[in-house]
This record gives sequence, structure tokens and C-alpha cells, in this order.
Amino acid sequence: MDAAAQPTAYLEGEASEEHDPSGTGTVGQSLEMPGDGYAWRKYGQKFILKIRKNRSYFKCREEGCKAKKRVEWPPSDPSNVKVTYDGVHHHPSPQLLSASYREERAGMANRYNLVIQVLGPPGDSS
DNA sequence: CGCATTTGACCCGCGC
DNA sequence: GCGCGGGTCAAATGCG
Repeated sequence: MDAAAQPTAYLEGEASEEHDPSGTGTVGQSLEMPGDGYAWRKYGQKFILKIRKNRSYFKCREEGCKAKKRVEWPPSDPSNVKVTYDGVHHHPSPQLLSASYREERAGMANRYNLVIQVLGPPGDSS
């Protein structure tokens, strides 16, 4: 069947902090957001007591795209962001990113399989 | 001016 | 049946 609503889980270890040598004062919420190539719109943020972590909710800007992204990170390690993707993009590939990013995405699929074993498979076929 | 971002409140679902 | 948690939407503000 066409499992279009297959939740995807991808662990993204973002540790790139914006350096502020001149001290522009852009510290506060300098959470990394290089983007996976798609355009996301933050539509909410909540603190999940269950895991004692912050969770940000991002939705794909493409209309008709049911793809959603949820980012969670420990309050003590804002660099340790975990990104979970839900849904699939029904619109063209992210042509916004460079070809190098595409290569990185290739490895992501490799990690994707690993993440499923750790987080738990979406469609438990057991 | 437009858009993106932020915060709050509200709603729904599930658990006990 | 009620409570709590999580999730989403809406509105307002700030910045580019």
C-alpha cells in the first residue's frame, strides 16, 4: 500500500553555534538551524516534562505538505538538538541546499535505519 | 511592508 | 468522570 503517512525519524546532531566576536548581542536563543534544505515555520514551543526537555514544533511552509519537524533539546545542552521528522514532503526536492548537502543526506538515510532501532520503528512489523 | 518569529490560551486524547 | 500532558492555532511584535 502507499504508506504516505510513514513517520520518519532522523537524529540530527547540530552543534554549530553562531560565533559573536564583535559581540552583536545575538546570544539568547542562538539555536542552530542550518535547515535540511526545506523551509520550516516555527508554530510552537513547549517544555516536555516527560523527558525534561524543550520541544520546538516546525511545520513545512509548502502548502499541501504534511511534513512536520519537531526539535527537542536538553535545557543544559542547547547544542544537542534532536530533530524528528514526521510525514513526507510531496513537493520537489530541496533545491535550496548545495549538492554537498545532498551527499550528507545520503548518510542520513544510513543513520535513519539506526535511529529506528534506537527510537523504535514506526511500523512495527513484528 | 511583509514575513517570520514569539507567547498564550485552548483543545483533545489518554490514563487512572 | 476528571485531570494532566501534549499539541495546535491565533495574534502581536520585531526585524529585514
